[in-house]
Amino acid sequence: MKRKITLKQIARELDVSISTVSKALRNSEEISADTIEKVQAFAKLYNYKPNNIALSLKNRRTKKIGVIIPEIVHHFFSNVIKGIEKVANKHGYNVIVALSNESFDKEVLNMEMLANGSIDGFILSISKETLMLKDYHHFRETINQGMPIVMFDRVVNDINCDKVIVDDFDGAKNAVKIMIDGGSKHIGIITTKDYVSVGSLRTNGYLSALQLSGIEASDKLILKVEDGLDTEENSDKLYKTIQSLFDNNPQMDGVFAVNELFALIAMKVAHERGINIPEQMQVIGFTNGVLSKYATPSLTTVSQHAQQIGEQAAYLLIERLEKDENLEEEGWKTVIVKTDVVERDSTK
Amino acid sequence: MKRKITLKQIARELDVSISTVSKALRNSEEISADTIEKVQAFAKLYNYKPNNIALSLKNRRTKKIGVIIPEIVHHFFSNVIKGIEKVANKHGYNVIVALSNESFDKEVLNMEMLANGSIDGFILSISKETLMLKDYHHFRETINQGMPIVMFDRVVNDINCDKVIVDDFDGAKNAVKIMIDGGSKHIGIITTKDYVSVGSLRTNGYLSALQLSGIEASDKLILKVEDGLDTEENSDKLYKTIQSLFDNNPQMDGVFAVNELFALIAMKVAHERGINIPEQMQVIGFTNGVLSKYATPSLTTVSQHAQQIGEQAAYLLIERLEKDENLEEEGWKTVIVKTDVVERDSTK
DNA sequence: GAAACAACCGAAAACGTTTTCGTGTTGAAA
DNA sequence: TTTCAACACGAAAACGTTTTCGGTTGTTTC
Repeated sequence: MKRKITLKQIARELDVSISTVSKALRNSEEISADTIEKVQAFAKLYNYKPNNIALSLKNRRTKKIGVIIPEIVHHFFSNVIKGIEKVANKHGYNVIVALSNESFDKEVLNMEMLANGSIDGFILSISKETLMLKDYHHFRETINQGMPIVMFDRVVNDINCDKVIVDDFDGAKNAVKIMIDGGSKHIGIITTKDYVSVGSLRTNGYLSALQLSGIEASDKLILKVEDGLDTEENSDKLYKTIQSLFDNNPQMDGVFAVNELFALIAMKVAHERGINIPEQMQVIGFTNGVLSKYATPSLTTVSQHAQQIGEQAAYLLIERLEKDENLEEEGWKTVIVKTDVVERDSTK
Repeated sequence: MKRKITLKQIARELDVSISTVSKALRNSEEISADTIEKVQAFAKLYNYKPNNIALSLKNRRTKKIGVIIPEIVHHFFSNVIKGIEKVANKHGYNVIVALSNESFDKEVLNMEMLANGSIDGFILSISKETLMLKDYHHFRETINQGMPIVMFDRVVNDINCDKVIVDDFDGAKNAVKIMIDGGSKHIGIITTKDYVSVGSLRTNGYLSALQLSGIEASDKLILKVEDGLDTEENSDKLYKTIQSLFDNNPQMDGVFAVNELFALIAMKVAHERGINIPEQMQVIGFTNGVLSKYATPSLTTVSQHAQQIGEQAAYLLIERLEKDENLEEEGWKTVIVKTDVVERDSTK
């Protein structure tokens, strides 16, 4: 197997020193036009590219941003990454993605793999398992060693770092209000267990909207889906769980789901039972993705402006990376990105 | 900002040499039990972790696999990555993902960023734009410099590397045959432009199935969707294009779509027009993901066993990476992963 | 009492860069 | 002929590791 060509090899071939080659390639004033031309021609011929590893070691910076997300398939995350890349590339940074698959161990492992030199800073959304275990030592250690972290979407308060979140509470509240305005009296919610920060925030928004309209909340109408049920393997269980929500609440005339998948399944169950959407039941989901748009009927959703979230996160991180190290540290910022409700055919 | 602790700092603090620290941490026989204990305690206290960049530079290998995919949101790619990670982790490799967003430039850029030292080898699926431009110089260069590539799904024949593909032709043929058996006479296909290898293979499978059943193909029933229409921004155009397929073929009683999104939209259009699925029109998609499962009605699909594809690709790559460099090169392998049709409610 | 031998540790090279500083060779000015 | 810039280039250090090869002790052996 051939190896990549190095400065040393070029130097030997052309009978000059390594320093000369390096300088010639960077068009240094110190080097004669002749030599520059000779070196550059040779380098081009052999397609020389500087070894990034060596550069990183020397510069003690990689110009790379590590992104860790729990799941790759959600449209939300995909758009966040798009936003991150946009800003990162503009500032000369590259983006590397790693997956936690909602697993604590993989989150720790992937962070360790990237933290030891591969990147300059993290942008991440915490895995469900980590949130459940409440074990945040890996975040603390990373930050302690001087590597900045920006958290988005799923965050925890007791870690000191920059954060980008959406107004989950208000978003949910507004969505539920729309259903109430549309005439729904018995609105169910399909959410996650409370340790998922955004899940509980959205649940609270839902409760607040009910209270504001003088509707009494009922535990029967609140479904907190267990973890792990939203994977492909367990999709049947998830299905059955949602079916039982319908079974327990025959009078239900509205469903607020904290993600697209839950909303879609709810619509499917409704369809099976001959419940007409939106006439007999309104449905709203969180996270505006392709699924919502192309569902039948198309789904009204709370749009999170995922790309904006990514952009904000990247800004925060790069700002911190480029800041003069000697400068006094500023406080940690939390940016809130507003949500919008996108009304489609699943609401009146 | 604090920096990570290094061997040198430990050595200075404990008043021993760098070599001693290094050896002590690896439990070398050469070092006394006392010193080992002292060094390891100190290292643990300060949470020493070796700098991967330095290690990579020294070992000239990173134990990392770079994966480049065109789009992050497809369930297919997500599962391929899962398969890659499974095998990679088993062999002590980590996985880094980068996105081309179907763009030639980003593909080249991301490959260059990773190729110069960050990883040991690539697993990738070619972007549509690259396929259209037929410019493969970046693959050739990468391979020439001794970095192996494994391509999956979207591959090109004239690049010498290992490949993992599915039996697109047969998969499509079987799917269409099922519709024919179900009584469909006028089957439309929603596919991509021909330069997307898998698109044209599936189109040919479709044509072959028709021919086998003595059904004459009609250009009017073949919709080759333009590039870029499957992004979020252009989704309206895509919608209209598919509507026009229905307009042009009022007698159409079956649709074969080369991906989930196309199939979903087709079902939505059918629903709008009061066409009953599967009674009046059968629909089959390619790529078995959550979308298909939770669509209304649930979608019959050709399942690609994405995870298996990922596993195979990782095996091929690691095999080549770990091979003795002096050994004579073996030929390039192409692994074909069989598809299955998963029958659901959109077919009879 | 010298030779042999463990036991323990350090110096230095190497991986591929960039950059600072130094050095030798010009040609021209004095 | 001497002096001195200007010019063109090279040596070496540094980034953080691992590993090879010696080197210095102290102890055993005859």
